[in-house]
Amino acid sequence: MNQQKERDKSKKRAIILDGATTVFINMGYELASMDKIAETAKVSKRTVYNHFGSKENLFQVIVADFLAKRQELKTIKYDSEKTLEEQLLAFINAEIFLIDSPKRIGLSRSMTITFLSDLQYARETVSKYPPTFSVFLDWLKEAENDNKINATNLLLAASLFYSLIIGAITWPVLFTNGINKKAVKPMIDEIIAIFLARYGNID
Amino acid sequence: MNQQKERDKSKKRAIILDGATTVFINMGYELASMDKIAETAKVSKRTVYNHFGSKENLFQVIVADFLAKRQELKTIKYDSEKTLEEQLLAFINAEIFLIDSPKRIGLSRSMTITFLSDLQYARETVSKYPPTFSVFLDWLKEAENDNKINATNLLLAASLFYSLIIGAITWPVLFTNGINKKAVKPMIDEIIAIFLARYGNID
DNA sequence: ACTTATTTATACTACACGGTGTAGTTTATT
DNA sequence: AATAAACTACACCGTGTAGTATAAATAAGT
Repeated sequence: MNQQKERDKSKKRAIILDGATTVFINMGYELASMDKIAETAKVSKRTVYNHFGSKENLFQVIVADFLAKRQELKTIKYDSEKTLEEQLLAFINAEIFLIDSPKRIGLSRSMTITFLSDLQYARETVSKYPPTFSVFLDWLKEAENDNKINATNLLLAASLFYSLIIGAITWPVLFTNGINKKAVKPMIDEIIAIFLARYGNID
Repeated sequence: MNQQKERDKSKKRAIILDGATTVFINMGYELASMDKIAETAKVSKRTVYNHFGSKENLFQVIVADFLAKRQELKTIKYDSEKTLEEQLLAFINAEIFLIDSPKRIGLSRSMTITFLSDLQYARETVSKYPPTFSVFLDWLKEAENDNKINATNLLLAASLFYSLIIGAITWPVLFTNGINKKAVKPMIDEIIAIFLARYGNID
């Protein structure tokens, strides 16, 4: 066989993904054109299509990468040496990290738009990336075993903790141009205080 | 002058708004076409344009109507005769009402999408319709005067109450096809319990 | 140096859609 | 019945854009 080795396409692929991400962030899915993406990535439009086949697929690859990267961050273990406050803060900070750069906010925003426009796609995609609070739920169980937390329904407690974060931080940030860390600080402290007022074990 | 009286266009206008609302709900702003709207309303496309001028304006009129209707609902007064629980429930129910029909959910969804796509338009529009929790803030003040609530920062308390509602109820509903009242009940009770655990005055 | 996978540049197709112009029809008012 | 406002039907224009075709250029592996 005089078949040549397959050449490495990963570099062009990364360049295209980079440019496409920028365009999707700045214009959203609908208004982003493939011409604009090719131009931004400094690549011919044909190459974009050779790599990704369609606009829809290109976007979905970007979203999948983003969500996959998110998942790597989720390793917070219960530690009886640390206070509940600082551990809860770690969970909140993990969520804040996800919306802490213009790039991540923009991507979250575009993603939210397409999810709202296509609930089926949203469900399929999200189901591949388990909810963040499953890690928190494990943490809660251990904290309860350690007699530091007291809740009749841990799942409910966990989901309300994340409700607080989403409602107070994640959701508002989608509508602004970035997170104001100073302004958010008292909000964070209060979230922790509220949670412990209800679920903290007073011995 | 032999100028005739101006005829009543409100009926056609209502018919168009009705059809347009249906289309916007089902397809979202981008995918909704003016041809489809005209067809759905059983009206000629020209008439749609004669009434509303442009697609953008048509949508904005619908959003403005929706938000205006929302505002009419916001009259809950503090009542020292009632328990805090039932009054807090009233505030939660007021929010639930806003997402309680497929029509209102769909409209909220489309609205959210366009808001996320155009933050400037979002800010301008929302600023015309004051935040729901200003009524709640007033309620809180009176409850505090009545020695039933104890909070160092009422604004923070109010906004976290709404964070709970948004994070636990409003936001999830946007991604589903309706609210499951049975499933939401324990969530509601817990929201009230959390709030009172932190801010309820224990005499 | 030769081969071949990959990329580029550019022109093109197909089509959807927002918006307009117009001639003729319907309908409420006098 | 006369009149004019409101509406319809429909053709039409311009534009934006996803995706394709193709021939020439480039760059990597042997």
